[in-house]
Amino acid sequence: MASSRTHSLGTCAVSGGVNDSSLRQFLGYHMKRAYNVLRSDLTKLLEPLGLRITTYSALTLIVDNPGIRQSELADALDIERPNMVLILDDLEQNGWIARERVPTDRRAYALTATPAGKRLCKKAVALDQQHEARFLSGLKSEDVGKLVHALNDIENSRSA
Amino acid sequence: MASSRTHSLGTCAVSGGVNDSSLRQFLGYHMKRAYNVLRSDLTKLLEPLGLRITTYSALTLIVDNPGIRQSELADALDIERPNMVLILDDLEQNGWIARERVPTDRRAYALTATPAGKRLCKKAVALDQQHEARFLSGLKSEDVGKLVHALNDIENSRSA
DNA sequence: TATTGTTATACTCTATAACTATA
DNA sequence: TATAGTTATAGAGTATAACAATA
Repeated sequence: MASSRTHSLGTCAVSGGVNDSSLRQFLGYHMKRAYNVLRSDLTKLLEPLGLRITTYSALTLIVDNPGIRQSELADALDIERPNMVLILDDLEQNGWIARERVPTDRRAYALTATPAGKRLCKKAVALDQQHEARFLSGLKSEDVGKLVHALNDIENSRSA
Repeated sequence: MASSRTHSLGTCAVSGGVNDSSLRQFLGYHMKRAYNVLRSDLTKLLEPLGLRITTYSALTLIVDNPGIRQSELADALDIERPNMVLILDDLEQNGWIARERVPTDRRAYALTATPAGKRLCKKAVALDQQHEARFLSGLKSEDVGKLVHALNDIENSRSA
């Protein structure tokens, strides 16, 4: 909330004087606002490391899945293949990952993190965990679990 | 999840074979994915009405707060003023809202919804509520409340 | 001086069509 | 013919600086 005139209205804090009685029912509204807060904060956190949220997510998954292919990575991160290319170009040009031809399928690239990429990933993950702990400090640990579970439910409703 | 090879891994469903053990701890990762699902779905839902998510949110808030000023609206929706201008241009050019000079402060505009704008808003809200109910059908109503509460906590951690 | 709305601009993320080289 | 990666491009959201009119 950009305004300093913020107060609590039921479970929802709104800017002073604004009647958001209808918006309060909408999950999408709360999701967007909460994600915006996390996003802008994480963006600033990663910036000094030379990472964006997209390159950070990709790097983390490559570190944990050495040899993963671009299309698998795009699938796992829910990013279109054409957009994946530029993200990986960024990581490769910084020397954090390598693209290697798969001998058994010369169309594909196997992705691996370089030692520098692994070090950077470790550093970024540590920062991210501190960052998230701050946002979740107001919640009981039981409720954090429920939150993640609920988010997964929503995510997996797509195909339904 | 774009892949059809989706299975459950603990509380988290991932694409076949991908090890996301580190990502699973990150709230931001789940928030992004869940919000992306809601966003892309809601975008398609509103498109036939001539609304985008941003114009829809603004219209809803104007209907509920007749006479609200642009800067107040931008504040409430957490949108920068320059971006608010184009959103309101869209709504105004479609005849759904009106900008009227405030007599007591001739710098400001008071925003009101036209009858057509009110009718459209009602229609869009009904669609949105159906849409969200689908995503939340897997959750106990008690957990929906906790989800919204947790999202608000996160949103309001920004200034902390 | 400060604020409201505005213009211009730029960057990121997202999405689609079409190409190439391999299978 | 289908798939992996790529190129080009376009749309939408977001962010900052600077301006005119008004307070």
